[in-house]
Amino acid sequence: MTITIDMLNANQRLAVEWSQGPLLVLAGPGSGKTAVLTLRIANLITNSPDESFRILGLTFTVKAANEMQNRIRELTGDEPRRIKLCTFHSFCTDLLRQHGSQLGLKPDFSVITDDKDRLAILGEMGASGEVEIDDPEDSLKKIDTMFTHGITADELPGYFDSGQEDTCRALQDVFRGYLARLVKDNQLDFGSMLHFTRELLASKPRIARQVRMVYRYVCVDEFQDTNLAQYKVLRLVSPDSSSNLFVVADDDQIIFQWNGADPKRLEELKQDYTPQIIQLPENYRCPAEVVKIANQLIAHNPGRASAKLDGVSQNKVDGTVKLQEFANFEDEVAGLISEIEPIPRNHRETCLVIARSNKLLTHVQTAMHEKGLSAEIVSRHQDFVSPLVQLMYFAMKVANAPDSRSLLNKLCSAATLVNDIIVSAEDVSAKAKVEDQTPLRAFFALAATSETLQPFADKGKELLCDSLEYASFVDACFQLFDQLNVTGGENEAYPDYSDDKQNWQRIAQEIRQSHGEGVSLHIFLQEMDLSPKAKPLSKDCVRLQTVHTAKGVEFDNVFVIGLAEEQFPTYFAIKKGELAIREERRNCFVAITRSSQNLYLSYARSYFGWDKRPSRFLDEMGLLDA
DNA sequence: GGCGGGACCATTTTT
DNA sequence: TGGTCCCGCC
Repeated sequence: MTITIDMLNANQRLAVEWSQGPLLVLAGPGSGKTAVLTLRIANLITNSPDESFRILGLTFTVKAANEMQNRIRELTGDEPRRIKLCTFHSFCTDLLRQHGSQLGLKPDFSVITDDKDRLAILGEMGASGEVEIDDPEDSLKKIDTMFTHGITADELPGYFDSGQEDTCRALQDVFRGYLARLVKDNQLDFGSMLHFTRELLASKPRIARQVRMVYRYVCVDEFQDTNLAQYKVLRLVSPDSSSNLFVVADDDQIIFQWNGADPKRLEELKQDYTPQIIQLPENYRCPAEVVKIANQLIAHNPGRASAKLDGVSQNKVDGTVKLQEFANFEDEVAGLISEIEPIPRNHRETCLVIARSNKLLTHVQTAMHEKGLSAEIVSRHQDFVSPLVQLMYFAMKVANAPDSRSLLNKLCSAATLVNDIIVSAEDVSAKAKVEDQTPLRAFFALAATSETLQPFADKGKELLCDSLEYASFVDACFQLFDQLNVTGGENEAYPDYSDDKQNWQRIAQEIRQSHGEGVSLHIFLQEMDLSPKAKPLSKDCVRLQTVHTAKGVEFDNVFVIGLAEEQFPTYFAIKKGELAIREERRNCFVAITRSSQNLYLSYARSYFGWDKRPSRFLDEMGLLDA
């Protein structure tokens, strides 16, 4: 159903029709914030047919950006030319591909997504002696802290006490050296994208001015998730209280604090922009019973956005809230299963089991499978898992980043999985060196000696090395792979191949839609890398998710398990103290507000042999008597 | 055989 | 914060 402007309540309409200056929309769970955001963007476009400015909509996940993109397409027809809806990171890559040459970047840099590759860089830096690194993992951690807080090497001394000058200088050297390496190798990681974008906009006022002129309206979804680095970039795009900055946030849903999100950010926003504030307290998702306990729970968090109203339920469905206690975790899982079993198979997709940790979910899944129930742990990001698709993908990646040792390793392991003979990265490198050719060419030459891989290797040499026609290479690969996947029997030779192929073709289609048919290889790979590769789940499959991955979703039947002290809130949070407990409380708030009808809560007196008390949150929700 | 003490385990994950 | 087990020592 498409939501139109006449279906909105007064506050929502006020937000949608907001035109000038900064606005903060405080939107609770199920308050229709995405509808408000998309309608406002559509509204701005339709009301300014003669203008040429563009609207920038920033999100944190690719999924959120895609969803909004689709909704806006429904509202405005296919007119996305004046709208740029993307993640913070994608905004940064685009900007850096366009203007990064000013900082010495090439427009065709590739994107590192694997921490192992980043560790390898630090390891090489240490080994070559250019800087002193004795613990690459520790260095990486420190670099990431600097990245998430948007700290530059020059700013670093401000974070060290006097007497620590040497430690500080050492970290400065590592940080500068690491960035220089990325530039030299023509590849960026997520943190450096934000770093360089900030540097670009701060040091090149002409470019900053141009960006501000093009994007006269900026909208940010889930603002509470911004870390300091992202906020610093945002401040350069929308500099002051005269900017048309439209921000949607819920400070009760800050659950990525370990990733740089912070309740302070909302305070900073208020100080820096003095925005008007509109509250959307109406909750159209959860039944009254759920809203009631959610309010009682979150009321225990002090210092929430001032005068934030209590959520008011607008969902007239009769929901149920049920709490169960068990002697131990095994019983708790059995109880959960007996709750789900009576639900007809083709309705099981309405069931979402939420736990604080993956550990509990793994046990639930095993128990459900033993009982013949279909259940899947849903994680947001997945990589291609079938060796065939990996083989094709990594070959393309090596074509794009010929000197990457780790990509070559991955390509060779994929080849080994498909092949009957072992293709080793050492052999490939040695051959490349001796014959003075690229590693990819050497790889294809070696792979061609295998009967299975020979057609693949020939196509690769022709379409990735002799010429660069990666689209034809993909077509040729799928033709070959389809044959390799047939065993003669019922089963596929490569069980995950079909899912991977489906994901690939769907994403490739999306990329062509937003970037055009002739999209270059590095952009294609970047988008392919960052797109979520969700496994399609059947109607009889119960979804199992951690609180963090469940953020933003909505299910009729929600089961929150493991509501015991030291599980939820976690042992770590209890040890860390009050601030961490507040984040756990928000976690719990997010978990229970996923329910649009029934909410089932449970805890056990004992987990893995350890006695536990019921979670304090149950008490705070008013569900425990005395 | 009885004891004291230490080890065990311990979260979330996008881009 | 927990219960339990195992080791070493007396």
